[in-house]
Amino acid sequence: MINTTMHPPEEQICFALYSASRSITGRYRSLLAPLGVTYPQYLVLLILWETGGSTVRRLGDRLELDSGTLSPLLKRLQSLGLITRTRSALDERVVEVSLTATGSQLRSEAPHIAEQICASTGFALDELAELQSQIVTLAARVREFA
Amino acid sequence: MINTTMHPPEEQICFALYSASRSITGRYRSLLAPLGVTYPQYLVLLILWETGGSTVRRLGDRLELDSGTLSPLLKRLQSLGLITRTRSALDERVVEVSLTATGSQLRSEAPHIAEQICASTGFALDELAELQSQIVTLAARVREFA
DNA sequence: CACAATTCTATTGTGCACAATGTGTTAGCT
DNA sequence: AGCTAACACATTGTGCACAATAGAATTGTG
Repeated sequence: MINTTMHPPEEQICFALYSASRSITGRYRSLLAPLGVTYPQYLVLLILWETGGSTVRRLGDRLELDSGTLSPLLKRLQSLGLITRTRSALDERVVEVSLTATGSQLRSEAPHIAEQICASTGFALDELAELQSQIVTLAARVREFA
Repeated sequence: MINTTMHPPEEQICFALYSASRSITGRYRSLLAPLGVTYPQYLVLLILWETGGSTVRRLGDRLELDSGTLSPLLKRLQSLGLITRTRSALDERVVEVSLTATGSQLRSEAPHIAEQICASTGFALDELAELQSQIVTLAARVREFA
């Protein structure tokens, strides 16, 4: 008898991660709708709020996204009036990304979004930290085979 | 002083899930490339290999995907010659999805893919099971606010 | 200094995801 | 039967993701 033990998707941790990620993105969709931005756009804004400015390269390093994803995303943030994109004078290859006044102000309208989601999980903060640590470790090991 | 405690993406469990999901999908991309299917397509095949056949509705229920995602995906599986799609005779609304001979045979060429990924995480099987359980619980609670 | 290799971004093409809408079908109610 | 609501699926439009490619700028090397 051939081994045909193939677990259904619902029993696999890969599907759990895939599904959980989409569930969380959906929750962000609701919470971010008043601000008019998507979750990936919000991630970019988080970095800009922290650093004041960045480059496409550094954004891609931190979010693990390539220019094929970031270029159009940043154009949309620009057309929303939230950021500016300018070629660096020192190195004409790099594009500097900065917040506009509107983009900076948006920070105060977007507080506690992550906190709301964490609260709705019903997990304690230390449980979430432990869970996150394991997920990060898992992802790092999976990525080693790239 | 205004509270401006806004954690960077890398410290948030939401980003960890988002990032881990993409890392795993990337690993599947490599492993599934020889079969010519994507990870979401592979999830559909897993269900069909288990059940022998299904409908768009039931596939969507199990994978939490809507017809806007599944319809074109199933068309691609059909054009690959892996499935057939036929209107049910009893209820003309539903579309029955079945494996072709080629689609069935693909099962034997796709073994141990999940096992390979689980192995590369370095976690023991019981650790993965515990982690999966927590992720599923977390996602379910987040989804309650939809 | 030439010039090859590398770096950084943008573009193209494919395939998800999902909201919103449309179409045909069935079921429920009177 | 007639009519309304609910259902199943498809389509349209927007926005990620990512591979592959291209193009311009910089760096490293002889």
